[in-house]
Parts: sequence; C-alpha cells; structure tokens
Amino acid sequence: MGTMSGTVPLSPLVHPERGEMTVEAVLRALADPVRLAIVRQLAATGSEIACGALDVPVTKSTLTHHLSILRQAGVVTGRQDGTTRFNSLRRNDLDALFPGLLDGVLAAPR
Amino acid sequence: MGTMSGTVPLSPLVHPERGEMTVEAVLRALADPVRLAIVRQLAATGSEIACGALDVPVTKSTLTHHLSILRQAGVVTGRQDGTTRFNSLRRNDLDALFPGLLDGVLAAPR
DNA sequence: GGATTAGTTCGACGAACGTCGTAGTTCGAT
DNA sequence: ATCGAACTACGACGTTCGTCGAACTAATCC
Repeated sequence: MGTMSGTVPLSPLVHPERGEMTVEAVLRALADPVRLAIVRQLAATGSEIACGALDVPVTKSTLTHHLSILRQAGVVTGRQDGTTRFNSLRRNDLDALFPGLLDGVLAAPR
Repeated sequence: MGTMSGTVPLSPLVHPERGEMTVEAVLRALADPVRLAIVRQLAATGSEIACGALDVPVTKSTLTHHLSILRQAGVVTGRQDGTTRFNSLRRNDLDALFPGLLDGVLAAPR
C-alpha cells in the first residue's frame, strides 16, 4: 500500500479562484496569531518565502496546516520548486474582492 | 440569596478604548457568520439597532454572547435605554485603527 | 402586587480548532 | 542506491467555540 511508485507531482496544491473566495474564510484564516505572522512576513517581503524560512513558533507539521488554511482561503499561493515550496500573498485577488481589508489589517499598530 | 435589593445599574457594559483594541480580536469577532450578519445590519442601518430587532438565526442567549464578543473586540457599542439595549458600529475607531478593514469586509460580494 | 417584555447569566453539550509526534513522499546530491 | 533535506498526511490530544435551555434581573404596564 504505502510502497508504490507512480510519481505523482507532489500535490495538486489546490487554490480557490477569485470567484470562490469568501470573506468569512479569509477572516477566519487571518484570525490566528501564527497565520497573521505569516501574512505579515509575506507582506513585508513583497515576494515569496519558503516554508522553512518563515519565522513562526510552531513545528513544521503545524506550519503546513496553517499554510494549508491560508491557501484554501485564497490568502496565499504556493509554488513548488524542487523540494521547497515558495509561498506568496495573493494581493491582487484580495484587493480586488475586499478592497482595503488586507491593508487595514497590515496597518494595525500591533 | 437571590432576593436582595441594591439596584445595580444593569451592567457595566465594558468596552475597550481605542488603544486597547487589537486586530486579532477584531478579526476573530468578524470571522463568524452570525456576527458578520450583525455587523452588516448595523452598517446598513447606519445607526443603532436593538437586540430584538436584529435578524439572526439563533436564540436570545446566543445573540447576547455574540454581541458580547463584538463589544469586547471593540467592533460595536451598547447603549442602554430602559430594558432595551441599542447597538451600533464603532466605525470611527475601526477606521482610525485599521483603515479600510471594515469597508473591505462590507464590500465583499457575499 | 402580579404579569410582561427585554436581555443576561450559567452550566452543559458537541463540533471545530491548534498543536504535536510519527510516518511517509518527493527531490537532489553523493 | 542510499542519504539527507523539505514538506505533507495522519492520528491523537486538549482547548476553545457556538449553541441551547433554564433560571435570573430589570424595567414597564395593568
């Protein structure tokens, strides 16, 4: 069962399209300290960051879980390159659907 | 025990000041369908709405709970008048702290 | 004094969430 | 072909969350 070779391209890495995104999912995704930290780091960089380069106080499996939630909500995108996955903010889509939301969150004092 | 007369002014009704509000609490408060519906109704009205006049699919005790969370996050204010409590959005404070956040949320397609 | 209306408070319950460790998969280098 | 690095997938666990009903308080009206 476990040992079989078919060479699947790692993971489908499914993201919602613009039309599939909901405010509630986005708000829920942002309403967690770890995920908010991830979004802040991605916003500060302006480009992509590998999972391992993200500064978060959780284990890797938990990080994976949080990134999955952010991805499913449409907040971030993942690009695979070798064994490392590069994550970036979907600024365009977020700004188009919920203009001001992301900037408002990032403008927060703390 | 229950029967004693001191006539307390109903409830302290404690709200955070501008400086006490955090993005995370606001996001968490907004990340629920019922509470989002409440905020939308308050925004649509532009002024205050009594608890009983809010259109939500939950019991009164649950409504109280949701309003309490919104109040503690600094999203809404409560004004007592007789036995009815009037709720209103803290637009000024929200816009000052997180410019664009509320508008972005309200601009959401669904 | 009741009776009524408007909200709140207090458990209680199940569902969802965040966290972890372990095991697994894929890729690249040796 | 073997090894290590980079993540992902799967259970398991404790905690928090949303929900309700029942009991309570406060103001208003008869």
